Amino acid sequence: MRWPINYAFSSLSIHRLRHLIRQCSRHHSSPDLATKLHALLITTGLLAFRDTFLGNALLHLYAARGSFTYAHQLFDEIPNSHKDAADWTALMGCFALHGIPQNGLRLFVEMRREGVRVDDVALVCVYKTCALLGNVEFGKGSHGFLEKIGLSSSVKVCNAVMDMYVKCRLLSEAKRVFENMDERSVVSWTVILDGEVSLGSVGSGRMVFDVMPEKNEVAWTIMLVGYIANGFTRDGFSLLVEMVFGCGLELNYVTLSSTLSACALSGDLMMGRWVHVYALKTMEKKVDIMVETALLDMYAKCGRVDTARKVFDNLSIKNVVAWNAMLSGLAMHGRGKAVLDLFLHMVKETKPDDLTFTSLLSACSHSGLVKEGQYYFYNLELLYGIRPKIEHYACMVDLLGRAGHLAEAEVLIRKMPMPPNEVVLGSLLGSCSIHGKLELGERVIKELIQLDPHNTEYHILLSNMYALEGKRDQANCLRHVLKNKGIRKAPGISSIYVKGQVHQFCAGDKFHPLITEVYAMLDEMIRRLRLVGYVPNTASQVFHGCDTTGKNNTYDEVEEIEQALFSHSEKLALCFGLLTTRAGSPLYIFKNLRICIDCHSAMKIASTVYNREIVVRDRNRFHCFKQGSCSCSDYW
DNA sequence: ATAGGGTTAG
Repeated sequence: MRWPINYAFSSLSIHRLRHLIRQCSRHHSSPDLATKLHALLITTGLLAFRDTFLGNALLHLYAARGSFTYAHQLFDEIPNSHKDAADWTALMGCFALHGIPQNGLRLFVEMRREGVRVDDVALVCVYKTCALLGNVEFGKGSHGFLEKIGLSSSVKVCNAVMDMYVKCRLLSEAKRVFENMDERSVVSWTVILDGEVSLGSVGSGRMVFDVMPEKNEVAWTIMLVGYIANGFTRDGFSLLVEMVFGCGLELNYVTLSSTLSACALSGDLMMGRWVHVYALKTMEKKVDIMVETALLDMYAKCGRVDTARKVFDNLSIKNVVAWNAMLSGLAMHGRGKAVLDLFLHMVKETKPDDLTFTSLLSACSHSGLVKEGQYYFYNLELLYGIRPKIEHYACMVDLLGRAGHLAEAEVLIRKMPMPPNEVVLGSLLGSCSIHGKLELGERVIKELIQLDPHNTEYHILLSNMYALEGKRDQANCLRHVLKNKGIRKAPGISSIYVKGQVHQFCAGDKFHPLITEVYAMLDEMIRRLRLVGYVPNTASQVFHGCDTTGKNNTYDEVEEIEQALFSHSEKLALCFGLLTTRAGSPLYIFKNLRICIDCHSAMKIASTVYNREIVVRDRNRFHCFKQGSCSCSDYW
């Protein structure tokens, strides 16, 4: 749109200008243009003519394309008598778009106070805002209000209400609204599909998918992402084939990037690669920046950090999101030095944001770069104008704690301008466990239980600390507390991709079709590992039976603990990989929890004994085992 | 007199 500015300058009629502004709102013109037009209106004095609705038009332009600060300013400049529902809604939507929905809700309250007539579009916007905030209170109390203003049967309003319930994880409430609707659109069905897939199960989602009277690419994407994110590769792939080759649907950038995120989540490299090829074929060198970044992220989270780097190096434009994705990928892989190095390149081209520093600090933490981490943390505000958020404090507590500076970590927590959350305290507890600081650990867990009473991990950490100190009574006691509360440890599950098929194992698995062979391999592996010095780490484990008589684990108990250690899901996945893949090829294993100490040392030795590169992604990061050592340098 | 604001995949 190069012509409008000149056109406007040559013909300053209000009519033309208003038309011009509307054109700008509609077309995806640059935010810059809004600024130029605004300046033009001020310098010509035209903005003073309130009756012409120029201000309103400009408000809509800024709300749609520009910054919310200016939109807000313009909104305030227009007298309330000249504002109608559309103006209020525009600003509310603008707040939602810019991640400050709480302002939107405040605006709605003000709008009601001003006595502006609320219509369906305004309500859709309010429910969207509630969905973003996870605030269901407003919606719950609004049914009477909807009836009163005659909007209780508006399909669009009902869709927004259902979406709010789904986003607030109240599927049954959403379904209740759905049942009561006289008329349902494709969006109504899609919202329920989304709810069923993300809150119910993929299977029940599929039932909705199959009975939908009409489905568009949104529904297909929801179903596809549901399959991939939950590890149902085969079902996901056949759906994709049906979508592309059966229905002839083209995958747009949203479908591509959300599919890639799902691949990253479940570690589905095969599907990720398919999407990469598809994107290259259909987009002819002009792959969308969002898709490219999602590709980068997918490769990094599937353990291919070097491929991720190649994608990154080939990016035509590198925005802050792309830089952050690359930094966090390297950080996850424990490449602390590479992160610091890349950051220095980044600041020459792009202004870093808060996420950049979360990656940077976590990289320092994972690599034990205490000095460097402290330098960036203490200069965040001074050099980069970023006020430290709780995430940054959490990284620093982790960094200091892991390095053994527990007192310093605790001082930092007490000095934080916000109360510590479970991430901060959890990482302090983790450090207590590494460094055997039992007294501090006991204090920290008391605070943690207040914050998150149902978390099992903290109890287990402390219980293992007691066990290490030989305090078996306390350790058992803690486990009994958990048992009595009916809290169970989340089961450890490891998966491994072999020949395009995902294989899942749980601890002590009995269900895998090749489980007999896997256990035979496990016996053989343990024997070979012992020969080169592997000693099962039984000290940190507590016998799970109810015996509280002896001070130390008896011989039989030790044996039982050993067996439990050996059948950890990651060891089973490893043995399956060793059995079914070519000698010397690398193995990629994904675990839903953190890898345990014993498995970590077993993997190191196995990487030498079997001459394999073993990459394990746990809940926090990657461990790349090669020739007897791990990329994390045992610092995790 | 008048357009403008909005719901489902990220």
